[in-house]
Amino acid sequence: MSKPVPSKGSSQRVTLKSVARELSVSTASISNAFNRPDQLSVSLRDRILRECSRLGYHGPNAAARSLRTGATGIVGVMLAERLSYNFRDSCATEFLQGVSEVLDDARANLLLMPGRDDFYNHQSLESIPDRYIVYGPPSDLTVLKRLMRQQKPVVTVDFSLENNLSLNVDNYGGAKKAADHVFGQGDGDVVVIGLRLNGTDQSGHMENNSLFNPATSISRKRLDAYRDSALAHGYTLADDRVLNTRESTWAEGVKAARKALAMSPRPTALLCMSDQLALAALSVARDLGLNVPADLRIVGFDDIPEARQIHPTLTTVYQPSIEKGRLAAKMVLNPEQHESCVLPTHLEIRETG
Amino acid sequence: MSKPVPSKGSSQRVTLKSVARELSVSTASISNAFNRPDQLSVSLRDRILRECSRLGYHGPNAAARSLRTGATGIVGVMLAERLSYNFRDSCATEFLQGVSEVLDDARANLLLMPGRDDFYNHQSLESIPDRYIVYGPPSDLTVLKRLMRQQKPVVTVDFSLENNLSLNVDNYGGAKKAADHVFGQGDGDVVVIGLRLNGTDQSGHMENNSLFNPATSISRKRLDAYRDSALAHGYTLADDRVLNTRESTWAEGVKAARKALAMSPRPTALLCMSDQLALAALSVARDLGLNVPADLRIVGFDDIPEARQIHPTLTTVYQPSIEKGRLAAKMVLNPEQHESCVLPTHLEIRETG
DNA sequence: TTGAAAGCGCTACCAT
DNA sequence: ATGGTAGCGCTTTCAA
Repeated sequence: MSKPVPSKGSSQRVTLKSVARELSVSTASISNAFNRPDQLSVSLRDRILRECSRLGYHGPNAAARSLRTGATGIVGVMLAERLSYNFRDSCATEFLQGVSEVLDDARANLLLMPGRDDFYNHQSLESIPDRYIVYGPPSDLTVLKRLMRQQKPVVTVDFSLENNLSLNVDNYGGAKKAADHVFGQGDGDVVVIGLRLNGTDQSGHMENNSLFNPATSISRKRLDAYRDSALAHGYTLADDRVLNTRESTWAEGVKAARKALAMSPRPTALLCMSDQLALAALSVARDLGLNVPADLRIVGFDDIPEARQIHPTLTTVYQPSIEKGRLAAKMVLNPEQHESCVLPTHLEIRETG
Repeated sequence: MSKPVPSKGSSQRVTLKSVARELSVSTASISNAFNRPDQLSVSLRDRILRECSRLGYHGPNAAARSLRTGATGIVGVMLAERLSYNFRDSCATEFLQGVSEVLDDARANLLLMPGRDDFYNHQSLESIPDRYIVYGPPSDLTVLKRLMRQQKPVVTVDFSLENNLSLNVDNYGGAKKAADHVFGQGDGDVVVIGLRLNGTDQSGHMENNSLFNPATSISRKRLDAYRDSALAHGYTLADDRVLNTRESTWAEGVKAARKALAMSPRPTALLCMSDQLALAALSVARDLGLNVPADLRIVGFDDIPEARQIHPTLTTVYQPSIEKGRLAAKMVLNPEQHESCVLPTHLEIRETG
């Protein structure tokens, strides 16, 4: 498909070889002109570059070069799920914004890859990028394995892998502060609206990698913090007061919030694992005629821009999404100069709680 | 860099050739097992696929395959400018969301490419994708030329190119309705906050392509509509009442709005070429103690989500950004079944005007 | 139904 | 300083 139709006459495909012939120099010199300036005289190089530009040769074909050297200048961002989700979720979008700022400066390009094996119909696309940012545990662990086999620099974000650079935020600490804030006001009737508490599809699990399991997922850490806080304040968080959602979306949030607010006794506070979920809950509460925060307090997580734009403004845990993206990109471009790290989070107390 | 370190013993790179040797079949059979099921017996194919999976061979190396066939399953989205801008602009993000929804379904991948020549240090990255969506006129026309030379399916969005599929929205119509709404209420003191009215960098302009010029840019069409509307209502839009911005960002919007509101006579209405600019203007007006819409009416363009979330809600022209993305992707995946088209826009009258 | 072999465009080694 | 050339991993004719 789209096989370059050998077009009429002159307009043949212009390759390194064809310009070499045209200029009567060796292919090696053309290659060197682009890649190793020190290997030829300034004058020859100048002439080659000028002529190439005139002939419409803008540098070595990326696929061929990649085949030979393994380098393309492309950074792959492996996403946890499908592509489209990441353009709907503010947190992901901010992360990608941070990544792309740094890639822009580095003149690198960005290949977005879904984290699901069945999205690659028998193609080893993973060979294209030079380096990888893995944003959240891929829903399909097979693709992670394929990726690791490439022996290319990898930075994992929001989860960790043995022997790999990782970048996390302080999920436990942030969630703890949020829960302390709620429980500390003598409020024990709390329901948690959790996110992907089931963990990922474990079908293709990483052998020998105990680090990669639900117990270390960001949601699990947040839940642990909620639980610890409850205990510390003399409450308990019963299992039936912890709701789960599959995705941080409006629809999932609405469903969970309805369920939560139909419970009896009706909770007087909602600890939500994302702002998106909290925003949906806020809307449900409003529909139910509940006064927030008087009747119901709502606390989110992430601090997406909407959190401070909505009324009442959302109390939430701030995490530095853009900075996380920037740092992930810097780390993967320069692995030797970085170490795994955990970024701080903090509580933003606003109107909903 | 990151040259696969020949690792200790067993864990050699697994290629088509190596599995062929391992299974004692020809490389052709392996290739056929993945690409042309009809070329071998079901039993052999099954065995090959099973063994490949066991050996960790997940399909042909994308770079090598691309070199041979020209196909990678990657769709390139060439952006007007750098990458990061597109994660900051709601309009762009929604567009990309639409694109990625369709690419997800088609199991295609997404390579994001900046529209600036100097972002490709001598690399012909354009050879990687199979097809292209060009989102807005690239700020560097050289990259467009390189792209066209690939002879691959191309869909241009928000601008047109001779002999190419294009997708536009009705900029003139939408802007006309917005201006009619403003001028129709007897309001002649209007200032326009324009966007990239200078057109793109014309340094590497497309020869013989009169279509590609500022006169057909979306901003120009909107401005024409504003002007025509003014005239139709017995007003004129003087040149000094048309301000320009380089980017649709908060900062640019603030700068322009300050300038606009410092004019005398102070305008009583602002026609903004994007919601982002309008939102910034709204903020400036508020800082100046102006009552919107009593003292100053503000009308935007795009209808991004924030337009209806802010207070007062923003009167603006709706354009179907997500749908535009979806359609662009469908068009490029299936060029024969589509024709260039123009999507409708309409005025959303809200509180600011 | 299967296999042998040419060559996609390029780089890097080795000669000169 | 420049050129010749093998081979990266794969697909695809052609022959068996």
